[in-house]
Amino acid sequence: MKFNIKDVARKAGVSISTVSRVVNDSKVVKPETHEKVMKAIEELGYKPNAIARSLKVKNTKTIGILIPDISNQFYPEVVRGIEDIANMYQYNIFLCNTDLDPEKETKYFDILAEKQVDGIIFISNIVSEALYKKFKVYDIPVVLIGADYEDVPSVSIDNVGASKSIVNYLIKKGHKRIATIVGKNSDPVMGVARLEGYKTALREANISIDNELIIEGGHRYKSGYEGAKRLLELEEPPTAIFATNDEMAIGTLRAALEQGLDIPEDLAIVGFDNIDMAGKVYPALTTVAQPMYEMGAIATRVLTKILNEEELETRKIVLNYSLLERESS
Amino acid sequence: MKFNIKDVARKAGVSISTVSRVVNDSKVVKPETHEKVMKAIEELGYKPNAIARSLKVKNTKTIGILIPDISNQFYPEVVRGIEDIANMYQYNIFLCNTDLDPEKETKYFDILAEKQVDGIIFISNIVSEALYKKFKVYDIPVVLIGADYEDVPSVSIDNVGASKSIVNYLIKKGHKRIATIVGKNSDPVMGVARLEGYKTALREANISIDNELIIEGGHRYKSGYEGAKRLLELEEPPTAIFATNDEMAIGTLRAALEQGLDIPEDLAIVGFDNIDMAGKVYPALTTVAQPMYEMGAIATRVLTKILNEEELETRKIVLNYSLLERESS
DNA sequence: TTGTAGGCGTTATCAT
DNA sequence: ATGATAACGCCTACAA
Repeated sequence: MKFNIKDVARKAGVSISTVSRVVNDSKVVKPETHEKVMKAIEELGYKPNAIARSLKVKNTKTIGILIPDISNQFYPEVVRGIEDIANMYQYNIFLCNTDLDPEKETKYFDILAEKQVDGIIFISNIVSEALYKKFKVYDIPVVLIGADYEDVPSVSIDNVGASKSIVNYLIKKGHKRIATIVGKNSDPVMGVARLEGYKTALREANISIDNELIIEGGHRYKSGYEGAKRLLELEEPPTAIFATNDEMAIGTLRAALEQGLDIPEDLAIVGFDNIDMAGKVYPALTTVAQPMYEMGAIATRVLTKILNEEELETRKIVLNYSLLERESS
Repeated sequence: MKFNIKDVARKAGVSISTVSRVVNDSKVVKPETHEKVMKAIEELGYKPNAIARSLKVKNTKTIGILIPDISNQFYPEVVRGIEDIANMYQYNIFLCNTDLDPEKETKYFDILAEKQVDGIIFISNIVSEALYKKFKVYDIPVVLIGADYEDVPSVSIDNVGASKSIVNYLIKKGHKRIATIVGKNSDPVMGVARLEGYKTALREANISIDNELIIEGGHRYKSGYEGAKRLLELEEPPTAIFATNDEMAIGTLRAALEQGLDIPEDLAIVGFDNIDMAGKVYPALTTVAQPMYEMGAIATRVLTKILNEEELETRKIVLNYSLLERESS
């Protein structure tokens, strides 16, 4: 027994337009009629059909979010930020895991477009030419998190600066032999920007760059663990390791601890991101924090502004990172 | 430039019914016409409007998921399981964070109903009477994860048995003074079932239950940390602590490590859930694993069966837990 | 203040 | 094999 606006109208003895008016509380309706209608709505347990409404008003009050993988520790926090703000503005969110796979990205994008989402939040390191074209063709508003591309609004942090700053911190602590475990070089963030920050910091401190100390990991715990083991086997091992994300840093931590090293006396370890786990391991991880919740929240706010056709002060928002000195360094 | 079926029809010189037929690839359409239409679709970049379609066919190919908090380590994995299977059956998911707040739960439920989701997956410890009534009134298919209520299909594990089994394991290891940090007693899972398992195991082993060794925590890291500190200050501290979830166990780990205890020699620590982090801390946590991904995947499979009106073998699915012996015990 | 009627983009029934 | 046409449930001029 699902009732529609017609049933309510009949029951209340008014026309469907009147019912529609009270549902969308237009102020023109007479109090008594309002009451009559409300009573009918109550009694029938009527709920408006948002699909039908959407077809008419041409918006769905839903936004799609494309995320690499919700089970990766970094993302839940940003999704939470997105959902909180979306909810505040009466939007619901479609969650899609892309695994950073371009095919999945386009596939999901098409589906979201067909489902008429009002906007999309896209989280990735890279936006492909093909996808960018789709943004344009369907002209559905998109905001990027963590990446930056052409004229697409985005929110991110200064990865070069952040990684430079944490390496600087290590240098100030007196370290000279500083290793890093970076992402694949196809990854513009963990493989390029953060590596560049590392190199710049070293260069500016007149420390020569030793390629032996630069390990290409990936982004998971295991890469960190294995990378660290290799580093620790060097004739002249590093006194500090900068893993370009926390998960790898935690893998590094284990490698060091297994060898009985004292952290941070024998080896300093620092990460990047400040995932939830970073502060909970022992010793707690020094890291440069990305404001993950805020990134989600702000990106969503930007999107709602676009949807409301409000003015945007900036299309490119760069958030501040912050250095969290804890126990591992 | 958004085109609709009419535009395609005009461009291809056929009727809209024909276009509809090729879009939904009905086999009755002549190859040449098919081609003509496809060409028009290509050229216009036409995408069918799923909203309009839904209005007509009365299903939306979307399912809603009500989850306490995606940023809590336990849930991302189950959400991933849900999304993978949902995607496989061509559904998209609406993600809603309820914070276990009954008001939010009902509010989201109403919204999802208005948006005409085909089904809902509800993750919680408790289902309130009020919400249950809504399930019935709107008669929209719901499947529960982690809880069990009346005739609602559900997937969960045997919490009593699981916690009993891990405490048994501790007993077999020779522990006699075993403490536990449980959830609030309003929490049927972490506050009741898992506590009951603990007590039963002790009772069956003829170990008297010492209330001093039962601490009401909560479910977060901090509760575990603080609970453990209290326990460790006892005149006669425990030799083993069973935290009823991993996050608290990791808090316990820190408390012990800070005091310079050797794990597991001086103190054994075990958790519950097997969240991602459990295997990555050092020492790695012994825990009883809930198959989180599977719980999500199976619940979704059950839901799709209901939606396809396939027969359900069981409405109540109880998954197996497994004991993961690692380094902390 | 209220009602009538057309239309949103599809699908599906019934002719042709 | 194809085309007209009436829904689906709602909103919104426009009319009364």
